[in-house]
Amino acid sequence: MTAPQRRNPQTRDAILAAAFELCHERGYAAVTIEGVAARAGVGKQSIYRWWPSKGLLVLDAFRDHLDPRLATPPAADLPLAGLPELLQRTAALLSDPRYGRMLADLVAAAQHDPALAKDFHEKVYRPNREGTLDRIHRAQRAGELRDIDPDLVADLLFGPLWFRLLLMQSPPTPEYANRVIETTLAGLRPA
Amino acid sequence: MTAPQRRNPQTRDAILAAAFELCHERGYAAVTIEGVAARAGVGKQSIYRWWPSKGLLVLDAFRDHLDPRLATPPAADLPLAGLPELLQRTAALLSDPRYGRMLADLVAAAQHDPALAKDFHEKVYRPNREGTLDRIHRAQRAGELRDIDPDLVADLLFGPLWFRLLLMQSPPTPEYANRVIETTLAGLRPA
Amino acid sequence: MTAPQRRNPQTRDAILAAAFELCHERGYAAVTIEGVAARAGVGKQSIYRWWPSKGLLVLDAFRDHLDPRLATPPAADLPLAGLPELLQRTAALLSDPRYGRMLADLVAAAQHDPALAKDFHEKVYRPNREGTLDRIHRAQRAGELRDIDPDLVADLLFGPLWFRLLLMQSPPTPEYANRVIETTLAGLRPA
Amino acid sequence: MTAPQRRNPQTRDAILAAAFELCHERGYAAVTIEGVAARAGVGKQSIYRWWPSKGLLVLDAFRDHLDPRLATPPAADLPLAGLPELLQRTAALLSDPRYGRMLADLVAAAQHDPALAKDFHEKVYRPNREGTLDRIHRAQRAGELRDIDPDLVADLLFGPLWFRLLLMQSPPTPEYANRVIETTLAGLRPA
DNA sequence: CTATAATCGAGACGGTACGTCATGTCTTCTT
DNA sequence: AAGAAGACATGACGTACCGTCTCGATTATAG
Repeated sequence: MTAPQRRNPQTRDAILAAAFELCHERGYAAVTIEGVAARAGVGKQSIYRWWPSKGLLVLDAFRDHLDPRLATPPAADLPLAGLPELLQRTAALLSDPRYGRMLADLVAAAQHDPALAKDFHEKVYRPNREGTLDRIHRAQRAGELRDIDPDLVADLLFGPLWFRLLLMQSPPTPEYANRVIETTLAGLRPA
Repeated sequence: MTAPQRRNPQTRDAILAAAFELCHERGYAAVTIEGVAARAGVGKQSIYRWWPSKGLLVLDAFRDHLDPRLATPPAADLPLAGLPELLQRTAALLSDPRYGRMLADLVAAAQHDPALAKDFHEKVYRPNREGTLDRIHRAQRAGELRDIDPDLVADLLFGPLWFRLLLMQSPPTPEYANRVIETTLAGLRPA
Repeated sequence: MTAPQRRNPQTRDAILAAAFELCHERGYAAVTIEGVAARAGVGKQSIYRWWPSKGLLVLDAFRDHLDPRLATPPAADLPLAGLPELLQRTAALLSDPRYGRMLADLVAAAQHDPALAKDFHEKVYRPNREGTLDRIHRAQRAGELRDIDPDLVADLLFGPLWFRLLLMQSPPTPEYANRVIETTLAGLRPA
Repeated sequence: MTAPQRRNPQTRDAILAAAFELCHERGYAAVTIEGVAARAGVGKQSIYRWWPSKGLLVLDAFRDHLDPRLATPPAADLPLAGLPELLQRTAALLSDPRYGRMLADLVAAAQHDPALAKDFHEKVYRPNREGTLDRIHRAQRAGELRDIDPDLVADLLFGPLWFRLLLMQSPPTPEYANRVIETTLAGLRPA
């Protein structure tokens, strides 16, 4: 038993870059394994060897280009454990022309691709969700939030942002994120 | 000189039924014009003659089977102009195994199909949205809601429901809808 | 039940012509369904719709271009029922640069393609064989040949021609065919 | 300056055995360098290092398993210098289920592989041919055969055998070989 | 008794072609 | 006309092998 040739990182990078660029220039629907292979100067097999589907490839390409932005900023000792900042950053990402459409398309593709859905959850959704829940906990312990199921709180805050991205023509701005959090904090009932 | 034959309603119905059933049994991604034609016992041309794309066909099939459920119930003189009931009905629809997935798939497909997006907006989204805004107005005039941009209010209420349908594994239940409206009304700030 | 669109003869001809030309210019091994489709300006499916394999396609292309030459000339009342002429024509065909190689390649491909073997037999081999056996019969009845199993006689006459085509570098010339028939008639035993 | 490691005979044998067996079980067309490597438990490179093509590999595998049978038996002082025996042995080989098909496939492959054709000629065809010509010479000198071009004589005797192997469904039996030689000796002309 | 260099297994890689599927357009014939 | 049937050019799918390449591990002399 001897060691085989290892995965070539240049190939990997060329593929991810090509996927990302194509997704950008022509949109997710126009991304094609053949197109990615051609643009990356790579055989199709080299894609299928490492990624089982277009969806997971684009997801990886997305994450490869985004890592720093996805990192949740420190909870610090900001008011509300930094929840307002987090919400604004999310809105900025969703409305960023480079990433918003791609995220929307990935979420869309995940609707009929369980493997993609699973990966999206584990690699993108869950990490962010956990950071969010942690912040909510801190804010609750600090007495800044009512003692409600943090999962519900997270939904109330982030649901409207995704709603605008996916169902309306206009993705959410940071300003919109502010109005969401302020209104949610205060409630809808008249004083 | 004879009159041209008009559109055959049986053909139309067979196509819509086939599309709906296929979408159900195998999922939106597996719906195919050829498959619909075969199942409906119809020539492909008879589909292309009347629908420009798979997305719009499925949307029509969906609406054909759903019309009564989509009709917004009367605002009546329920508390909050019936907003809680509306939210529950929506949650019930989104979590209905027959319609939830299909709606999610349609919204997903609309992400990269402008024509479908347009139609979905005009035929599904806007009518419901207008009913919602109307209710919010009434509730505000009745002094049951603060005087905030009704669009924002609508987002805050419905965003979480779609968020659960599209981004989480579990679609929203009517019970969940209740918690959303109650919490939103009261706000997150501790008493 | 209505009538579908019929097979388009122009498509058929373009495919056969492309196959024949490619087989010529680059040899049978280099003939490719994709190549034929490209050269014929045709979709691959249009080839697969009508031919199950490359071998049968090339065989058809061959026959399409050859029909007149394959037609056995009349037995007439030539000596030996025209067997010498038939043998010469065969040799001429096998050594014709346009058809010899192609025939050799088809026979070769038939070695591991039962469907091709079957078709080759029915469409090429058998018709010629039957003509040959008929001539042998006539010659026997005319007292010009001994009364031996005509199948064996046919093998003795044609075997050497194919032997030269398939196993030696040099295909048989009509002159060679003459020597074969003369020697076979006279036998190898010294006088 | 040190001596390189020599070729490993176990590897060589494993490859030839795998090639031979695969060619048997699935037929020449299904033999694949990758398949041979897998079956032999060998890297592909170890095949490409020593054989330039599938054809030459299979030819080697064939010869490796056959050598004794291919050796022409001694001309002895049998009648006709043992030509009848040689013809029967050849027929037996061509109709042997283990070797006939393989030989046919090799001859077939040689039609569009000059390197294979060359090797087949030098290693298989020519040695046998020379033995045959030698026998014919002896028989002629012994006055048992007419004084005709020995090459033609060889063609007349062996052509029919290969004809049956390559163009008809049934390979030649030793009994058939007998009829060939007897009839050829006597000639086709009536007495 | 090392040092070195070819052999070997494994398998990644850029390619080419495979045979299949669905697209949207077209043509044909039937009602 | 509208409709069922399906041929057609197109283009992507995912797979199979090709022949080349790189990667350690493994010998087997030549120094």
